[in-house]
Amino acid sequence: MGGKDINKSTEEKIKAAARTVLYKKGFAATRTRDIAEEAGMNLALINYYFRSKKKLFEIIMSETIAVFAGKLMQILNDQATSLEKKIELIAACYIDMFTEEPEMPTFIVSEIRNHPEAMLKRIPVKQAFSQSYFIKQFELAVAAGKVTEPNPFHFIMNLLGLIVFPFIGKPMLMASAGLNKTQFNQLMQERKKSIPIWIKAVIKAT
Amino acid sequence: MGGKDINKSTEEKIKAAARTVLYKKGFAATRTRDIAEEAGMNLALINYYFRSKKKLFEIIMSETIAVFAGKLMQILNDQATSLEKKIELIAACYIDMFTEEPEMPTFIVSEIRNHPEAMLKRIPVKQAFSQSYFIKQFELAVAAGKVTEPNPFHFIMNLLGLIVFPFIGKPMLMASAGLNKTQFNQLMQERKKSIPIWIKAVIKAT
DNA sequence: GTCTATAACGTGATAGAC
DNA sequence: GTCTATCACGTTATAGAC
Repeated sequence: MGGKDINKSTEEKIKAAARTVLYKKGFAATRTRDIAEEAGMNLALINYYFRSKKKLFEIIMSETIAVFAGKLMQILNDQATSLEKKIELIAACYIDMFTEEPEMPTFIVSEIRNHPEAMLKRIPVKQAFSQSYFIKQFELAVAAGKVTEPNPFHFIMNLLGLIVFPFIGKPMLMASAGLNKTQFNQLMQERKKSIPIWIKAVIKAT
Repeated sequence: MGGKDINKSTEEKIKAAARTVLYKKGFAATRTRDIAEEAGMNLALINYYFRSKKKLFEIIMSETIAVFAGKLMQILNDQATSLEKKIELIAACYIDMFTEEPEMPTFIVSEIRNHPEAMLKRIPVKQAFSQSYFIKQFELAVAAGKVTEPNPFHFIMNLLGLIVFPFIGKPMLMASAGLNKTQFNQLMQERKKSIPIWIKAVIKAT
């Protein structure tokens, strides 16, 4: 099983390298050679372990969406947390995730554009969202008059927009404000606290 | 000059086709053959008029950024409009722009990721923003105690996030809410009015 | 499992006729 | 200016030695 362990290890090395390169350059712009070089391995091993560039990409893509959407659904469906707490948890969770993997959001939106089937088939997004515990809580809050914007779709767009957009627009924003990486990350940390406050203002302002 | 007119026309046809295909697929994934087919013209004409795929791309990219950033700067620098009016104008302008060109925002963020030099060189974003009339107005509002979030950078991130993110996340959002194109556009139109209201709530909530 | 060498293919670009 | 035919190159993928 020493052999097995080494196999597993090289396979994981290739996947990790693929993730790094694909996140940064996207499917069409990355060459299998880039992945092999990043992994410090021979080009032929990629086809040996993953059959093709496309198969490897689909694995990375699937796992990425699973992490991204899974974490969101997990928080939205937690019956032990309030609506307010859910907002805080989502902001903190995604700001940490994207601070560690800054290329992930742009990778997701770019590749979903180029391969819409790849995600629509994989996850029953619609049911997962409309049947979530969050929706029940939100409707209750609307009925109780605590929320003046009654559309949960606007709510989730606004929340995700406030969280995700700075990471997607990072190059533009950093350039226009003259920020370095540390300053940018500092600002994102501040947003963990301010986004929940803003969202509460937003859902009462309509 | 009949000849000249025809030339101009084919050149413009190629540019229009290139814009369509590039917006949808990005630089790396589009083939010059795709552009030729979209334009209903011969492959060789692309090189005849634009020398190379890259040159053609750079023209499209430049014009796109010029339109996108130019419109924003124009509104931010207008000395005749109040801060509140500027928010309304920006929301209305970009929601209309992206409703007509839905692939534009994702094109911009994807290609800036892949060619960061291409934009950073082209426009002095930093000075344009920090020296804009908007910044003066914003600082005045802060000094007058009208705005409790004193960081204009957060302000612009939030505004752009609320406007742009729904268009970037469109495939995900449409799938998770089960919307068709008309319903989506309807929601975006609603946001022309609600975003300014939300932003006012946001800048007073911190 | 890992390497080298190479096949098979797609794509950007051009030469040259019209 | 526009077309057809083709070159030149880079890239994915595989065959076969080790």
